Amino acid sequence: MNRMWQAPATDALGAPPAIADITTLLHALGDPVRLELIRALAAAEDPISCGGFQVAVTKSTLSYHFRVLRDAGIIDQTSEGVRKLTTLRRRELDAAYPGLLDSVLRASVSTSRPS
Amino acid sequence: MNRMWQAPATDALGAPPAIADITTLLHALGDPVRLELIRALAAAEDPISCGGFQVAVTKSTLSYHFRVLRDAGIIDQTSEGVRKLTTLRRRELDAAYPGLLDSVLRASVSTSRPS
DNA sequence: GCTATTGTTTGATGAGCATCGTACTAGATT
DNA sequence: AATCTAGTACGATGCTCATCAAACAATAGC
Repeated sequence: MNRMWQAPATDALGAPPAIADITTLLHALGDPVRLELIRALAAAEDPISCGGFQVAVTKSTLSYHFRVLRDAGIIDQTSEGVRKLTTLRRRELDAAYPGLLDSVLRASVSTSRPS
Repeated sequence: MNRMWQAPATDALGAPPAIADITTLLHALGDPVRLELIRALAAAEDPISCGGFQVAVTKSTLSYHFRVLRDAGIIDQTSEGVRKLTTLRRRELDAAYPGLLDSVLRASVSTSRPS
């Protein structure tokens, strides 16, 4: 797909993570597992630890998806002891792409496929 | 990625093409070439024929991208003589996912990567 | 009937992606 | 120190994707 340029959103020491370009962002959003994660994050107002997600993939795959979301600038993760708390970067996302997250979340309310 | 279910948006005889689920839609939007096509379509108020796009891919690749967009329900194509006119399905898209297309188009205004 | 012109289809190909299991690392607990 | 817990890193694997060139189909003009 020629993923082209990508911002190193997660820097060494929690430096200012940038929101990725729109193509990278849409690609990150265009996966059912990741959309599910984002939906869960949006629903919960408190940060969630990786184990707190009910997703049908192994933890290594989950870790992979978190990295994709982190690199796209969609989520933020902070170590809190042994676990890692994940938050949706709503404010930054809304600032970079106004209305995008909202419309995606609104759409995702009924993602289940028709029989 | 487990593309799961997908609506046969383009039916045999121009039957009611459905807008795909949000995951398929975001995946279709998450490609630089396709985003460029959509931007061009949104900018022009008249339908565009395939040859009218300035994109750095061969016509077979272009045809492929159009098929992806068609299957996602994003565009509509009608044969007009030897050429095929393409239109953005703004109305249907807005109805299915309010605000999504607008926010994506607004974001795409400055897609060029920083040096 | 030939011949542009316009777009689709069909392999083929290389790159990227989602997935897994296993091994690893770093905090906590005992 | 030994161990449990939570998550990451590393191959490996099979699949999907974006791309192209070449062949095909349909329409228009000569």
